[in-house]
Amino acid sequence: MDNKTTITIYDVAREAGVSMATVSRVVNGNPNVKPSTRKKVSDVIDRLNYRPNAVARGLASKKTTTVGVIIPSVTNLFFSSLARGIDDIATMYKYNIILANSDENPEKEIAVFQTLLAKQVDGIIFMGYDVNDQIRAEIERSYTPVVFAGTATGNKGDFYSVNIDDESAVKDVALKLLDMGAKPAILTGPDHLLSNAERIKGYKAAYKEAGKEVNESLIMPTSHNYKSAPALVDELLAEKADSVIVTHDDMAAAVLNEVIIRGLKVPEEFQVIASHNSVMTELVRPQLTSIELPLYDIGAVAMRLLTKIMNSEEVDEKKVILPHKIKERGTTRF
Amino acid sequence: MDNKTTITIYDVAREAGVSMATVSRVVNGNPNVKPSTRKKVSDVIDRLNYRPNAVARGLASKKTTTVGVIIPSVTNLFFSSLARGIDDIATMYKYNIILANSDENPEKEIAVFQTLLAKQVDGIIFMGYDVNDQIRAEIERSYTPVVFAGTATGNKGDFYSVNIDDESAVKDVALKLLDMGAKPAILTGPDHLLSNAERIKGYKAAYKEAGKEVNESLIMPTSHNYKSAPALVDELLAEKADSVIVTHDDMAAAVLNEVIIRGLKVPEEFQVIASHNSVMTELVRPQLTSIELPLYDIGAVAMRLLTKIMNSEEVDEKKVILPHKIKERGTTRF
DNA sequence: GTGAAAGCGCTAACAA
DNA sequence: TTGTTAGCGCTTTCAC
Repeated sequence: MDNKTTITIYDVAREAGVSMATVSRVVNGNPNVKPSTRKKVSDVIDRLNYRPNAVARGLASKKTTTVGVIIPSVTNLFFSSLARGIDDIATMYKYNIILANSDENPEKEIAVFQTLLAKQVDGIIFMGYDVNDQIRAEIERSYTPVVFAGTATGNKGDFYSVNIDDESAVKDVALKLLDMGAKPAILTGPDHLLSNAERIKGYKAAYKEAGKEVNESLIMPTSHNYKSAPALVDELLAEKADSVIVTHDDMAAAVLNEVIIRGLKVPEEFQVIASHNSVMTELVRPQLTSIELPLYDIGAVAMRLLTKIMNSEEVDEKKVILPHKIKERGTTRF
Repeated sequence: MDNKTTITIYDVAREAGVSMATVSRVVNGNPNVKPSTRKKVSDVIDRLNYRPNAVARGLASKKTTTVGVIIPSVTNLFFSSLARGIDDIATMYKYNIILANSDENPEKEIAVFQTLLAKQVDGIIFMGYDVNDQIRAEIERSYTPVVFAGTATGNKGDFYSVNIDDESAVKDVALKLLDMGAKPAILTGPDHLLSNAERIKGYKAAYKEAGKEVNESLIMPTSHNYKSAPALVDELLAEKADSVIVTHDDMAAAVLNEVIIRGLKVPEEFQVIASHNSVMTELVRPQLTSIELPLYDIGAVAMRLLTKIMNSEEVDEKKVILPHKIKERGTTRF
């Protein structure tokens, strides 16, 4: 029974001697079907190798059981880890994922957002480094639920979001360094992006709590291209920093290598802290001490939250903050 | 004009005083529309903020402009790099991507394949380490075009595929090692998977070409968990290997570290070659010599190929092989 | 427990 | 150049 012509619910109905409505019921597990007819229909479905057309179903029911996922880039391990959590939970709840790369480009972000809406996704998970006014406006005018995952939303609007507290994560490690008398610098991405701004806030808060003056030139917002590590380390050393918190693991590894090349002993003379506890931190020598984030969980919880919203279930809190830890390894003297 | 009620092509038609057909024409860029009416309709579209429903369009036209992508795991940098190439080209041709993780699990592979068909994707790109008989059967009975990307297909069926020649890539580096009198081992993933089997074939071919006997215990198919590196290096050394080709970069880095811990000088006393030239190879010390693969391109070319098939365009070759290179760094004496 | 029938929002002949 | 009219394959009342 393997015809080129697509076989429809109507074919099954005819073959089974019932109406399409009945076929629809058994396909959708509706209990109001006599066991015997259910069996009869099921048999025909198997025999004809019938597969419901999800597009037609989507048009009729106004639900596509697919959610859109906007990601800066799939090749970014931070976000792809979230994506993994998202997809696992999505699969669990029978949703599929339309994945769209945004390249951290505001225009692309809103373009893919619109495409996703056109495809009638039931919900959207947004990942990025920031939420600009344009995208915020798009989200607010649409009626499709959106949850932010691993994305700093600041106080820009009343969004659903799942994230860790970047500010206090940085504050925690900075304080550890400060408490042992060190003079930590911070290396982040561009500070016009919310997520980096929050980390810098945490950095400053730590200095304040330690009762020390912040040296602004120890705050180094930059691109995350690790090729620039040599120059950055020069700056770091010129400013007499003896430790650094790096918000990107590849960069942290590159910085570590540069520091060692310059003859400094790590962690005795210089300490380095990475931020995502990626494999890189374990494979580099000495192994990098790092902030440890529940990346997979952020994605998983975000997707779970989205399913609740899509089903109009009760949601306790719109913003959920997951806990972070510190993984101590060989680049600090904790 | 921001109503909760979805606005349809019919609303636009009414407001603009034309038929739905005309609206459809301007939306789809059909040239057979008088410029003045086109403008009139466009204005209404803007005013009403009308967005065509892709699901309805898909049902009516039998084209969804979305392609399915089956990937072992998004967090695997090898495959996510391909995915990036796929998505970029897909976007260029106005396709969206439904991304599905398969976990290298045969059951999941066929399950997601079926789901993708149910969603009426216009084509599918399959990535994996192997193509088993089940999935092959599924593909052959379906009429949806499938292209394999970065996946060894062997001689199992007449599929479309884009890949590099794993066999000769390994052969090339093995030969380089052999030619300088070294005794290389090979560390791959499980050899029941085609991709690993091909690499082992290349390894053996190199020995043969060098006129040397292969020592089977130098062929080490194993899991790719780098935690097992210590034990593996013990074996390597027990077998008197003085160099190793590792088909997974994290593992290569772990092996490198282990070798160094044991007091061996790299590359003087022991050489290591990685396989994907990932960032890891550059951030580890000494930097890893590696096979260099055009990952992004594999994905991009595969997607381009798929667009051709979907448009019934002429395709010159069903299997395209992209060239690989060798990136020499500090872990070899080339 | 089951069927009839009206859409869902759009495309694609076919007419005009 | 524009409009009319069938569907696309399914869900979903509403009857029976």
